[in-house]
Amino acid sequence: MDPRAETSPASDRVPVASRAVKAGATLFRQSCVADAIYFVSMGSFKVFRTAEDGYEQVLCFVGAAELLGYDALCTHSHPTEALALEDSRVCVVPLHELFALGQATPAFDRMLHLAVSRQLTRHGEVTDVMAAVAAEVRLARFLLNLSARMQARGQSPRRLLLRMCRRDIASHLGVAHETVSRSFTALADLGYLQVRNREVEIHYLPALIEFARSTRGSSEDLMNQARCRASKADEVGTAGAMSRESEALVALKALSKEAGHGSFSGGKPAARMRASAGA
Amino acid sequence: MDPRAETSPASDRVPVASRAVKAGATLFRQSCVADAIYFVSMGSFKVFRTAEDGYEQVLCFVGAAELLGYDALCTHSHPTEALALEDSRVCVVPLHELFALGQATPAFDRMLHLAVSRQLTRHGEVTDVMAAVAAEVRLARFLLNLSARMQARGQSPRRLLLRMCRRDIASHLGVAHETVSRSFTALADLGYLQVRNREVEIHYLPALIEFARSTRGSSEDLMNQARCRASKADEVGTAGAMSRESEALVALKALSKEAGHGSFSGGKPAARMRASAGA
DNA sequence: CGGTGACTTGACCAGGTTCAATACCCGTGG
DNA sequence: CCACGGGTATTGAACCTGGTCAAGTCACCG
Repeated sequence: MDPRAETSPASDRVPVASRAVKAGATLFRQSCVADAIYFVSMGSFKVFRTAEDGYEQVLCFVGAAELLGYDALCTHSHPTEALALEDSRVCVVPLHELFALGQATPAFDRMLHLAVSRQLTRHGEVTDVMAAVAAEVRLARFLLNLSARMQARGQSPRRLLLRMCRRDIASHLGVAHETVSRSFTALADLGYLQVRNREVEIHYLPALIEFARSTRGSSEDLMNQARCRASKADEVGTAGAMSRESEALVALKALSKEAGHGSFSGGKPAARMRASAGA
Repeated sequence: MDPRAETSPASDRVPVASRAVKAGATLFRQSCVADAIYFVSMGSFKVFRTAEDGYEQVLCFVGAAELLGYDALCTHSHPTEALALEDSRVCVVPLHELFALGQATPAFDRMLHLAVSRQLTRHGEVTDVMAAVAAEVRLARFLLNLSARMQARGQSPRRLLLRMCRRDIASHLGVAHETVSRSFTALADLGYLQVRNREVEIHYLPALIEFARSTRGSSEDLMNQARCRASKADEVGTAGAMSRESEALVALKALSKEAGHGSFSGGKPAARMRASAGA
């Protein structure tokens, strides 16, 4: 199921090259001929597109165990650009070997399909994030996405180290970067998390999840409800940080279970939109 | 390259069932176990997700020659729901046969990968659409997407019959459905197109493309520039509708060429975002 | 004919973009 | 060591687009 678990065996069996990419380096450029697809084995990338006027739209961030450059398969030219946000490492699968590899190694083919499927699922989540109404909700969903991916990777879902700058986040969320700053402080003021530059510590995860669930509603109502939850959390919190933490873990586990598997695909609040009136 | 061109041969060679889906019928439901993936051979679907509060987020619209339900592969449960917007027909590939089929029929495997890749590319375009600043630009990009897909399918890129209601478009674009209405009339007032209920006729395609290119800029400036282009178009237009039309075709052809292939992936304005300042 | 749903249009308010100024972090070089 | 500069982040203020609410039209249908 988990591609990461399989990449190593696969790369043992077949001659795939591993390649290091330094922070800030470009893995492949927009509209260049594609000669390979990549599995991220370490680090993280931002995938974006640059318009003629120079503005760049960040499509997604990809981390370890994820696929990169697959969308170039159909055109043999990369519709996007991938840039390493930190020192990273990727497995390179040359295109001219791809199909042969799939035929020769069924396990590889299967793994590839699963990885792509997961990537497709992730894109649905990205849409969810961008579909949220309020800017704070978008940011909250984005952070929860990261958090869940961290957890799926066996790391702490509460301490996040953002590899990307505010501007990139802003582009990804579809808001101005000033708004990202404001939303960060808003979420911090609510007591959900603490921000120190690119370090984010989520304090009370269930409340953040509940907050991210919000669909529309003037952010005034939103913030009021949020404040209520926050004060409730405080009561518990003063009682003991320990109980608060365990509560978060329980909620998170429930969420994961709800999602159907260990990862987080679809487990996230499941998007919302302003346009479509319910029922 | 074109999956559609291959589905017939593939479905000849392998025992895939064809299934009719009536307008309004659901192909598969959210969070139900997935037992197959589908190729749309006729008609169109909307793919969406329903939140607990009943609001539905439209992720994308898929038409003939496209893939459906592939994202369920990794979880074996559909993260989304697909509903036929018109009487449609799909090829059904049962999951338990999928990998065997790919191994037995390399052409099928190859076709599948290409189709998925194209789907992934399309998701990038969707992001582009939602990333646009002004509502009218979003709508313009959406229409251009449709137009290009129509053309790739050999139909007229200037006459569109929208299969979905305003509300669905709104959800997909991330705006209120009232705004969709307003944007339609705005684009019509600019002389770019004509709207009669769900019939849309694009009058001057190059101008619409230029309009969709717009990144930020208060919609006031936008509309002014647009008006200039519109009046210029009128001059040409009064000179002769014929020359105007040919101009549109030339521009479109140039666009397709720029995109690298007959379809439209990445050929579209290539998104834009408010957040990231250029350079 | 009343009812329902899709679509359009108008008016108002608020959230977010924009512009501008400041603070911060960090590597470079005086 | 501190000054300097560039990139990054935060904060403030003002304008404006688009969301929301509300009314009204049109088409279809029981």
